[in-house]
Amino acid sequence: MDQVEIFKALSNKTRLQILNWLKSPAEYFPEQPNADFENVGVCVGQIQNKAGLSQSTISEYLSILQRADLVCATRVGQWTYYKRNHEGIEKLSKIINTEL
Amino acid sequence: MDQVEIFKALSNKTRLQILNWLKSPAEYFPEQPNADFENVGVCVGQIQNKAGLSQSTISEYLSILQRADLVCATRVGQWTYYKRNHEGIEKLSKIINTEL
DNA sequence: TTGGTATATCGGGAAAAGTCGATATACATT
DNA sequence: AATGTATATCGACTTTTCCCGATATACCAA
Repeated sequence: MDQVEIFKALSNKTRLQILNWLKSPAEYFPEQPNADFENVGVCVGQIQNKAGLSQSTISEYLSILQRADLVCATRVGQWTYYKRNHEGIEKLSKIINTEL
Repeated sequence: MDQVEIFKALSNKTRLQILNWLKSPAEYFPEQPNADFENVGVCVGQIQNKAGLSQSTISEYLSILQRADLVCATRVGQWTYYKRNHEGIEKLSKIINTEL
């Protein structure tokens, strides 16, 4: 993953918020039936409700974050759950400390 | 400084390169008369030569980096020297590790 | 003061990102 | 099979970013 693409992914207020919300799903989202926040993450619809942007926009934002390895997705039935990608975030931290 | 603006400043290959070149000026730039790399940094013209983009573009890029507190400028005579802003970069590192 | 050099700012055209509504796809239920 | 729900993708429009050349500003030297 190109460093530029990672920083572009982070260059948007809503995407930064999403990343932050996903740090403490239970704090920011109402409970989800049949899906554990810690396990799979939060589904697109919940994130969309919270962000207040259109469904298509949020879906695209999540895939931008995913391409940057900042979140990862799990499909379960008709839902896609997103959670933080700790490896990718850790890698970014290393980039900042060594390559920047 | 808004986090988004910091990440925007980093969302460009040339700007990332500049930041990297400024880590080891002696390695990337020819010697400068009357100005110590460590002290004041590297002047705009040298950065422009190395980057191969227009003077106006580089001048703007440097001010974008400056607004994000990633570099700082010192004017000496007709030259403006830019160097890394260690405080700002350190602050970014903290943001990544705590707020992201 | 005139001219020369270094940098900054301005105005603009092309490319990319932000964002939407509409549509497609995938899955579940009846 | 038909309908309903969740998400992804598409097409379009607006705003922002990229990058340039031209011009302005600041400083220096003769």
